[in-house]
Amino acid sequence: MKNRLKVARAEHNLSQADLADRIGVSRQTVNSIETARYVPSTVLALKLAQVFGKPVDQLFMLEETD
Amino acid sequence: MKNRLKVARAEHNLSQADLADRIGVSRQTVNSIETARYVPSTVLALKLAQVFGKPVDQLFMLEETD
DNA sequence: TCACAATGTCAAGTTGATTTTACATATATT
DNA sequence: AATATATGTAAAATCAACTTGACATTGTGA
Repeated sequence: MKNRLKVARAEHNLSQADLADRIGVSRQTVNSIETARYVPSTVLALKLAQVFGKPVDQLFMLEETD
Repeated sequence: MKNRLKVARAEHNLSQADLADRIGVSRQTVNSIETARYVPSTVLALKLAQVFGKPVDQLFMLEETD
């Protein structure tokens, strides 16, 4: 699964730590999701979508390997 | 988190087992997600959205408790 | 009534998401 | 040079997702 978190974060001028605070997880979790080490839960995906004002599908996209 | 899987499944006339096959998980997993015992991964949410031709946000919705 | 499909749920086990703590590095600011 | 901010990553622990297998219930058709 790909994601556009880094770009969305840049658009909103948020650090990984800022974003982590906003969605109630650790900074490392945000970093791990962003670098695609972890697949987040749907609750986290929805919270991220809420923060960025974009639908989940515009933040996370399936790949062939999924 | 709430979900509209049961309705979407009815609209597409799919059993829980059918749906499970389509997204590559066990029948019990579909049942557990539908009855909100488990929060699915974002990959599963995207696959469900794909099967039903609806965005993730129309299948899963945050609640105050999330 | 007898099968059968669909659903709900439980228990035990494995894997993976998330946390905390910690360290390293790069960049910018003073 | 020193301090601070942002990022990347690693190890160990915890908890939740997901699996398999199994059993019970409900509704439906033969």
